Amino acid sequence: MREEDWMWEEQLPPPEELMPISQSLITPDLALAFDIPSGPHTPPHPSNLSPAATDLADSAGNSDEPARTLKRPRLVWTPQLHKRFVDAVAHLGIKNAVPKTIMQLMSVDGLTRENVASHLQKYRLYLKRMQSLSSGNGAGCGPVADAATEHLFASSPVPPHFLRGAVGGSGPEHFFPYVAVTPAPPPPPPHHHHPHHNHHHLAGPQFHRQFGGGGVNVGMNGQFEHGGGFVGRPGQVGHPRVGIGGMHGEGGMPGYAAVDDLESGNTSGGRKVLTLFPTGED
DNA sequence: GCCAGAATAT
DNA sequence: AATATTCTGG
Repeated sequence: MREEDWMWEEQLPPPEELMPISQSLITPDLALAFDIPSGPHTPPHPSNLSPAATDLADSAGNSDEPARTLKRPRLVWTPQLHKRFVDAVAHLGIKNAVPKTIMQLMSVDGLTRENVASHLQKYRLYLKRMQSLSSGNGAGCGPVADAATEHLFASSPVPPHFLRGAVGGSGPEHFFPYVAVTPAPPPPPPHHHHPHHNHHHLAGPQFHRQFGGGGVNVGMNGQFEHGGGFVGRPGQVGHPRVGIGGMHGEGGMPGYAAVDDLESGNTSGGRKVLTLFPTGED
């Protein structure tokens, strides 16, 4: 119980309804094992959580501990999440692609600005490297993917126009700032669509814990088509009722049934990490 | 004081 | 290596 072994305590307590779309993405076992099933959306209050979750999270057995100022588990950027991230960035345009906005557009609850910021930082490095790579070469060098060069990032198609340069000069980059920073966004008119972009909806997020040290590990798939994406609502997840209508437990995509115990490089006994994954098509 | 971004730290 | 946290500057 050293580093990250605390659980969500409190974050966004919207007394609104929950839309637990715990699709068949989670193995029943897993779900039951942790309590993800259909409640824990938006972790309401620290003192409100199911005992299961609570004691599961703290091996120390403290429920009345410094409820505030606790650390959240490390976020695991699953390919799905990353895709969402990329989509958001792509649609925002480099200009508006700042952590806060991205976070809002992603609409993944539990995601913090810092999470996104950190990821964004790395993503930018990735882009940068990739640019220099694609620029500098042009002959002789292998096409892409040199193992060590890409891992997660490789799983999502990098948007065509991710320029790194002065964008504000004369070219009003593009797209619409669909960013509404209203704490109380009314009903999100699902019919608003920009005449320029593809559309697919992003579904509601879900939680999942992933254990290290001989634990569970969601299989990462993620490498599919990219179509762009449209993100729904800023602020708070209301009713992510979209997306998931595409591929329910049909033979097409088993989702995350795979429970690989791939523990590479994880020398830290038991670390619990959080994996939020949006259900959506990809 | 908030936020973005780089620099560190774990 | 992947995320997190801290440090700077705006």
